Amino acid sequence: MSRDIRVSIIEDDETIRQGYAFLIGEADGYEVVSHYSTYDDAARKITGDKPDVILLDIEMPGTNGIEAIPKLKKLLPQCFILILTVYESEKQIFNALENGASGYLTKNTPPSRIIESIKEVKEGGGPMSINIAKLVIKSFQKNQESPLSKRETQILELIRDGKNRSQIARELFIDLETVRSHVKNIYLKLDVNSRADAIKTAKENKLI
Amino acid sequence: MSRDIRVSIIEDDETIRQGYAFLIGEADGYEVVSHYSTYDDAARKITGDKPDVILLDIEMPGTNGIEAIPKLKKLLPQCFILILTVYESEKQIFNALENGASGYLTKNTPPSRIIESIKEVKEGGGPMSINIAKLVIKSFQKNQESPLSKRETQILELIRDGKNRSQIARELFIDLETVRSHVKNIYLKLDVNSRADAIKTAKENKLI
DNA sequence: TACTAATCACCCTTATGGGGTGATTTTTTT
DNA sequence: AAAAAAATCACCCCATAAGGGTGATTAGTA
Repeated sequence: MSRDIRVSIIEDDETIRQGYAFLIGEADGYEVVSHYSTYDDAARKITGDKPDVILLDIEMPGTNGIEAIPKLKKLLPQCFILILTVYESEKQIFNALENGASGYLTKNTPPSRIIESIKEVKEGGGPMSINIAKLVIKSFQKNQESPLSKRETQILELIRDGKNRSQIARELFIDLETVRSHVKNIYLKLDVNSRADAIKTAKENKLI
Repeated sequence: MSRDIRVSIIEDDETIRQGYAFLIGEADGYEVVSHYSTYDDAARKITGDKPDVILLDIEMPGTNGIEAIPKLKKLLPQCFILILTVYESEKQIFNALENGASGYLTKNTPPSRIIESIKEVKEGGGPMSINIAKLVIKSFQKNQESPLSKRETQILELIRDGKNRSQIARELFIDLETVRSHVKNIYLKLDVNSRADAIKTAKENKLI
């Protein structure tokens, strides 16, 4: 059987930190190699700890968790980062994932699930709590009752991709003027008068 | 206590379909109200079944599962759709989620987890198997070793949003010429010479 | 039948996008 | 402290793309 999973914890709340450290340290197959109260604290020493997984809090004094992610990834490229936070802010979640977090759990997650998630993340899974998964799924979903027709949606997506009118015309095998016509209708429907505004409005309403 | 969760199954494999029907029907709190072998089969009658959750297979003769999602959503707007498939194709998953699927499980998911997921989805959760979650998370992650500088990445994101040079300049409080300069460097680094190509290349390499 | 979607046409003007070249200042890394 | 990288600004050029206005045809659908 393989060696223990080395876990490091970065969490500013003393009580919570000690709690996690105890909890995870007790579990079979896990070793808490270090715990820090802030990222700035951890920065200097954590490379020496060689953790496999870092439990990271978002709300912290100094460098916050989100900013800390890419820095930690740079210090420990092989290390997985599991976010543990109280908030379920959509923007924060996506930011964390974009920055390189491998999983995202809320603090109300039962201890057993947290332990399990550490193993999941180590083995290449991507653990998240139900509510987070829900947000993520929602972020994928397009608005079902779009005011835009199929063709218009298609053209707006090409505009979003930075394509210009003639590129779009070529790609869809239609005339340049037809593209213009569609774009005008898109602008009318979305009540905008520029590509940027159309993209912005469309994204806000999940039309694309 | 509340009434049973009404489940409908659309799956072309007779054995699997019967298996699921039995499995879920046996479970406490669940009722299988109908099962169909294809979407085209289901289309005419499923509205009458009033399911809360539809278990949907992707690989099917006739209208495939992905195409079926928006149609089902139109027939039963309040109904949740849970995808059950053998493949874990990234594109397929995102397509399904974009089209309105509420969850995504692979067929090797243990029956108990499937039953649990049906309840999760009914209660507004977004169940997915570990591997799917991993793919989804990966899709969010940016390439850590981007050739682009922070500023360049930032500007390329604004370009992706359809902003033009002066809009970008205004937004970042820098000169128009500075924006041009950055854009030129972006083009150099990505070896492209148009906005569209830059966006395309950047997305392919998860730079934005 | 009337409405929407999708297609194409021609008028107009401005500003944008992209190429070339070079320099200065600030920040970061060594 | 020195070197490298990032960020800033400047001025040359020109083709064309973008957006506004107005209108028409065809096909499909409610």
